[in-house]
Amino acid sequence: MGRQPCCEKNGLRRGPWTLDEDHKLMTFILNNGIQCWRIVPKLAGLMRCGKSCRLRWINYLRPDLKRGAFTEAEEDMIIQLHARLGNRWSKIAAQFPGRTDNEIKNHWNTRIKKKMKFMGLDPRTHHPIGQHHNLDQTIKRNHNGESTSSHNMFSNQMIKEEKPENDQISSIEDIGLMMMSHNHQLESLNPSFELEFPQNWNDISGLQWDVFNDPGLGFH
DNA sequence: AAACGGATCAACCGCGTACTG
DNA sequence: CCAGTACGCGGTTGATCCGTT
Repeated sequence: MGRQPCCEKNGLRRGPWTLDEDHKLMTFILNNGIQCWRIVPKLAGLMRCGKSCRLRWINYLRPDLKRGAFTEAEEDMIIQLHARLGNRWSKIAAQFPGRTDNEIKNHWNTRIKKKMKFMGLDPRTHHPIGQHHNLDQTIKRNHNGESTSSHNMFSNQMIKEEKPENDQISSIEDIGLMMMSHNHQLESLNPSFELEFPQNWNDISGLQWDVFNDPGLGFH
């Protein structure tokens, strides 16, 4: 025979933890440490399964947890680690004392992915969105002698390729493409220009594509 | 003030691996 | 070595919050 079953599923509580449950689990672990999660709820007087207790401790109750928003430096590091490791959240979290894999995973899915799309980057590959087919076509079509830098050739061609039928901005990807084009145009006018991102989708949704192709307009 | 929709995040689910007898 | 289970991980869900209409 192998190990004993994890827990009796019948009669166990599920859903959000109460203050009382948190207190019981916290007190028990601080006094006894963690040997076996299966027996923790029994000894701590909790109607939860060991798995649930483990998750609650790791993600919420651990005293060494660092709470609060992620800093710019942390976000940059997450992006770099994700480029190397992929979705191995526990490996990534190991580089951030006080942060949990769940926290980093949530932050990635809700914020960083969007930020990368704003920057015109594919969050899965970390490469520019649509790079391959657009670059190939760009190189062919610019044999007519236009004097543009390679990244302007790239972004301007993307705008032509990706512009929607109704001219209306309708997705994060749309914004990413336009931001790239707009950024490159402003850079060419003013080398010290730094791209800023809009704070809110509502700041920009519903705008027309042509607004972003006017280099005289500052964005945000 | 109410309804709605999007964002956030805690918690659950299911699977692969490690472990035990 | 095998069967059966605990553990850990990544993906997903759903409750709640918050801003907008």
